[in-house]
Amino acid sequence: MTLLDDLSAVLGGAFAAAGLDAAYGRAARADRPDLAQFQCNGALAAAKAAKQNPRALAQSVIDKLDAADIFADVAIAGPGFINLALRDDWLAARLGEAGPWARPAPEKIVIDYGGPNVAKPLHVGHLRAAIIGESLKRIARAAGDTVIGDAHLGDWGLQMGQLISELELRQPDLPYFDAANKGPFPDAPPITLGDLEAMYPAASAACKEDEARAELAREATKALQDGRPGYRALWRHFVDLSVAAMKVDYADLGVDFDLWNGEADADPLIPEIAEDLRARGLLETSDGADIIRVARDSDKKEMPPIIFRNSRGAVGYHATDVATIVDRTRAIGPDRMLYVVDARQRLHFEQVFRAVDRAGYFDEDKLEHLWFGTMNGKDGKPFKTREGGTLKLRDFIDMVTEKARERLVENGLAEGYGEAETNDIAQKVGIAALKFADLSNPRTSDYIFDLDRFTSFEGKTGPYLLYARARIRSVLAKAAVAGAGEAGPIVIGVAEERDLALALAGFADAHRDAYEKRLPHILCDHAFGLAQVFSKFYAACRIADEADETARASRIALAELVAAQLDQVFDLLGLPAPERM
RNA sequence: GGACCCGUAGCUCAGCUGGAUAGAGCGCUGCCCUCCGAAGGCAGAGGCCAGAGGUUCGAAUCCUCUCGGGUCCGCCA
Repeated sequence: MTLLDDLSAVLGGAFAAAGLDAAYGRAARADRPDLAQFQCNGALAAAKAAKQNPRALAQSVIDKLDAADIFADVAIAGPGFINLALRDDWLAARLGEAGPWARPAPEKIVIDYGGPNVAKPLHVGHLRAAIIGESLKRIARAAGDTVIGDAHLGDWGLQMGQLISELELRQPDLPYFDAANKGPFPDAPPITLGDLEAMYPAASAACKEDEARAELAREATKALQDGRPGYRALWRHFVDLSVAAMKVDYADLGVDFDLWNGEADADPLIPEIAEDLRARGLLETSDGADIIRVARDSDKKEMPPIIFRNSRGAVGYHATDVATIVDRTRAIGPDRMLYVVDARQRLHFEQVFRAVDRAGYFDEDKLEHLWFGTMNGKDGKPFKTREGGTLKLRDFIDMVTEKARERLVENGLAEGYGEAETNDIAQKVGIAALKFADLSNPRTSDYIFDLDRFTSFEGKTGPYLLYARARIRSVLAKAAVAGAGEAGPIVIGVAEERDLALALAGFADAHRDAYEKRLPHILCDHAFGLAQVFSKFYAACRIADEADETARASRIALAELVAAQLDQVFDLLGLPAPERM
């Protein structure tokens, strides 16, 4: 139970005792911190429904409220708000159990948040899915869910045919291109990762310009999917080369997948799914392609059918996404599947979800497309580097790390740490800066990628949080060395201590809110608010060298709780944290 | 053309299941290290919440329309 849950339950009891729906007792943080800590607006809503005077109704609820041990102050204000303030002792006693929210009925969930394409290096456009998905995975796990993260590579579409045909044009004598050759083929790849990454844009451009070239790619795609041994062997090399490089970048970002499956892994299921759909009349042939109709009478918009197999028999990502859902259902048996993919895929996922629901493979209510806005530059157009290209994730990580190192040197800290630790700190600060900058914006709406913002270390940033944590650790370490005593019972004396306690007590609510709305930025706000309140507390109160023993023990306890909670939130957000910086 | 997303401080954005004086960071002005870490703290200026109607005791929040920006709309993914 979160703090707001508990307060709502108490207030709900009073509403019920007054003959009203307990749901009106919902408590919330006060909009006016100068007037109250918490508020309940239920009397206004209840009065409207019952056509009664809201203030009188609020009074009748308060009369039933039996919670003198919880509230120090209960008052009616304005048109009928119930304003509340907690007793300091009740609040202090509660802090010991300020852990994350526990979901009453945990589920098994698959979250799909990678989607990188084979042969294309990760770039900043992959940041959002990776960072948001990783955080949502951790948030759900902390709530009690069993969560399986899948990278879900783009490894089965036309781009594979483009690559294979490109290499065939460049090096036709390789054994992979002899249609009669059934293998075995060499274990070592015929090209390097660099070759592969250079081939992709060349092949893509060539197919765009030249219809005959595009036809080669389509033929190669079909042959690959039909199982031509040389193509399959080559495809395996391409995937292995790419995945090895991706794993390094994802690891540096602190992003970790349980599964490295791809579209191709679901491919073997496609014939039987097609047969099943065909037998039940769900798969139709139209203009030579096999389609599944997903339109509904209630639709206000055009809902085009899924192209399950195109007119030349190759499958695209609609079919592999349907097959992947079937595959996961069999292999994992999840209650729910989440997709962290950008907003441009909204129609696609709606089609796929409808199709699997129609086929009875999976309930569409348990499939969620957690979309995020397209990433633009400061000019509002799709982000490009100054040279007009995409910014590779690798280069971006290096850039942010370098900024962090500069800042360490500026502050005169670098020489105190030694080279290895300086490098480690710079990397962690840089990663935390870029991840927090991304996560602290909500998922939805278009997204402006601003390098200055990502490399800023002041204000509402990752480094601000890391700094707060490092400072607390430092103070606690000094207190320990000085024999300043141990943590003791929390005694709230001044406003800064009370504000800090209230912030700490809000963790489970923030976690729950972030979980239910699938919005990590709510936890970012919580962490920032906590760090901010701690900084005010730190500026106002002595801790390790406080003369009064009771206050000192209490403040050490508060500081320890803040440090521990920051660690918990960092874990939920996937932020790295150096011990000192 | 249709559907969807969006328009809040100079900038980037919170707040949107209706409630009290619309918040944060950056930027700007001015303060605070003989005192546990100044990547910090304090104070200040800065808003017809795109516009117009409507519902309501009450609208940034709900409904309608207009204007402006973005995305998507059967064989690429």
